[in-house]
Amino acid sequence: MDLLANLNPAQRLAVTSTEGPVMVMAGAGSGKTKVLTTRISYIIKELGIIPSKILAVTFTNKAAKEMKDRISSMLDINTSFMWVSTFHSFCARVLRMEIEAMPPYTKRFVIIDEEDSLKLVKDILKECELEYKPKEIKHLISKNKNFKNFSIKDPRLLDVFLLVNKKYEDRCKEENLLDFDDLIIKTIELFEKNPKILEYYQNQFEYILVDEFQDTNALQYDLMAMLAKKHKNLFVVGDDFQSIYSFRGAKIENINKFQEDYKDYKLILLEENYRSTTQILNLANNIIIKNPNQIKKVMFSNKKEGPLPKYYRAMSSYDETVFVINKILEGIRKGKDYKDFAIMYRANSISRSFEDQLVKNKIPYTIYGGLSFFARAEIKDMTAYLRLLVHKDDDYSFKRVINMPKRKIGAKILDSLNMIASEKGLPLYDAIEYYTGSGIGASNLKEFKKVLDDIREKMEDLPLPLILKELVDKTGYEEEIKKDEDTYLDRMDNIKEFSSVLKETEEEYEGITHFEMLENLLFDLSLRSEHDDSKSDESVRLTTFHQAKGLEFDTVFMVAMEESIFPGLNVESNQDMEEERRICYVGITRAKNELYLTNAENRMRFGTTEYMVPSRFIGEMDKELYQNVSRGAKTKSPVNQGYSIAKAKFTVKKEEPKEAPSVSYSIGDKINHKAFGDGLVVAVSGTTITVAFKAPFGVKQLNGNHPSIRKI
DNA sequence: CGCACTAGACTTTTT
DNA sequence: GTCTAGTGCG
Repeated sequence: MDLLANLNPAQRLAVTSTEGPVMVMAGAGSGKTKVLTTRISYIIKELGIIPSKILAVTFTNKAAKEMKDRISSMLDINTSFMWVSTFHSFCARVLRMEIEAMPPYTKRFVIIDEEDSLKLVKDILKECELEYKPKEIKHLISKNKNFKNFSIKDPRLLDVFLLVNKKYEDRCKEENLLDFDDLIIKTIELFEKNPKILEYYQNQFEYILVDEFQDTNALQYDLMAMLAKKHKNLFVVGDDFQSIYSFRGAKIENINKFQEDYKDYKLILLEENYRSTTQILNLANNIIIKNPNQIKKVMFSNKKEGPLPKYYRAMSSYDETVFVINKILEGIRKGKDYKDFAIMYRANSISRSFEDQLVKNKIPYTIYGGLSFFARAEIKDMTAYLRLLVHKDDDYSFKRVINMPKRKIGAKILDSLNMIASEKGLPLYDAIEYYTGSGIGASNLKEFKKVLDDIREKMEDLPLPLILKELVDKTGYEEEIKKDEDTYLDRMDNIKEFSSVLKETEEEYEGITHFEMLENLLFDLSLRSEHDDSKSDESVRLTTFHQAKGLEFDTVFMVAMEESIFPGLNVESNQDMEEERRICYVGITRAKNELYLTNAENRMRFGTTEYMVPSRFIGEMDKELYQNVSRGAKTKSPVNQGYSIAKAKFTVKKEEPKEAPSVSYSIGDKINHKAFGDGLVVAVSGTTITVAFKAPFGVKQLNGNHPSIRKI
């Protein structure tokens, strides 16, 4: 099969420009994943490079998995061993092999998630009798790791930070723990301190590919730059319009940095959109050009025509949900599936009113958010049990489960256990043997060890799911969670789900011992999130704009488009506002065929009903690009009014009075310019038209009456 | 140690 | 308004 057969010229160029630094600006729906996977396949098949010499990093497990799946179907090879992974699991994999070059860490290190890490901070604050908010300090610790120019002004806070930060590091070293940030940092540190190791990996990775480049932070950039230093075959794909994670340290500036660091880089723009209708793209282009600082490209639709996006301003948030649900039911009647619909919002709190209404109408829905599967308490408990089963010296896991279920093992017993452990140089688990106290706690302690020892003994004879079952039964875990009737069934469901993960693991790793299977599985379990997408197969999706990135739906509802929600209240700078606008762009570009923008005049917030002003983003959109279907819309348009709420620090440019241009243009028109070639009209204001030209010209504001322009 | 009450949050969070 | 985490008392 010809790999390049189904690619457009720009995509083909991106696939075949294998040597040297390349940056691809890939707009929404432009076939970015296709380019990435085809490029990898091309390097393997056409250049004859062995797969393990290629490194591809993404941000989500889902993206990594999708890439692997696509490559394996393109080339019919086993991709499970390939270096296609998230930044974090790439680092975990390297560290697993190399971390012992940085004692006292050992290759059995445990990756702790946000919750564990926060708990560690809490413990430290308590120990030091400091009355600070754990979340705040945790945030500082993380910021210090991720932001290079990090500083704290308040000297008291600085002292606290320095102390807690030090203790945090010490504790991590003591207990062999790495948090998410550490994975990246320690890998960089490893490479900096051990040039030989770095050199090994530089040689290893002849070709490096980075997905979602606009979301990389300074450290991730450095890490990739380090690795690419030898071969310089660094290929980055991103979309500056979809940079919406700056609060997580993502640096849109990395795009400029790349251009400066690799002067001979090749820039490729993917501007053809295969996802959305012209009408939806027009709206998307129309909103994103309001960001003055990042006009680089505009998406050209390749697809069919569709209905105009619709705007509905409801009387109340209830009314808004009814509108949305009715549109969904209407669509279903026309033959659409539940999974064709997505309700998107800026903040999770908006989902509730929609959930209620969906339940009432018996519409199946899935909502992502809250805890990911592997972050749930019962899953983390089971994971800790399994860890303790394979590694008796995992004191961290020991402490997690020793009183789960409750075994009446209090501080006293734990203290003396600690004593014994440090005296004899044993892990806490083995110290139980030498514990001599009596009482209910003491006998529970012995029982705890006996149960685990028993299970460990017959581990190789039991299928993995049965090992889990034994744990749930024999430790008394199920009985414990039964006490809370409300959550019992949910939790057992989750454990069953986990059981099927174990089953999959067993099938995946045939031919090794159960012990080794568990060891492999447990290693980076904390880096996994939702493992299963099948639930959402037949349901309406409720999601934040952030979580929707990378997804597409036939019909999208962007709801609660109200000032103070979207854009939110905490928008302080122009940069922040531009990011909000990009979020809006991401939302719009999720839609393939139909798009609804809705908001409500009255919404319950913080206990009271508030009057809500329509989002400025609605006002910024040219009116002919959407249809206002609000009640009474014809007589009085509620949009395009000025914004006067006190909190709004930004004023939208007042529309200049429109004079009729002698040649009239409308958005979506294709024009030709003598100097810039063919372009697409993305906005019209009086005689001034805003036109997007193909690279390298970009978006320009022009006088529509100028003789060098003609309609085509 | 466990439950009941209260204070605080109420933006996004790929790992 | 409503959920959660944390505390304080029995």
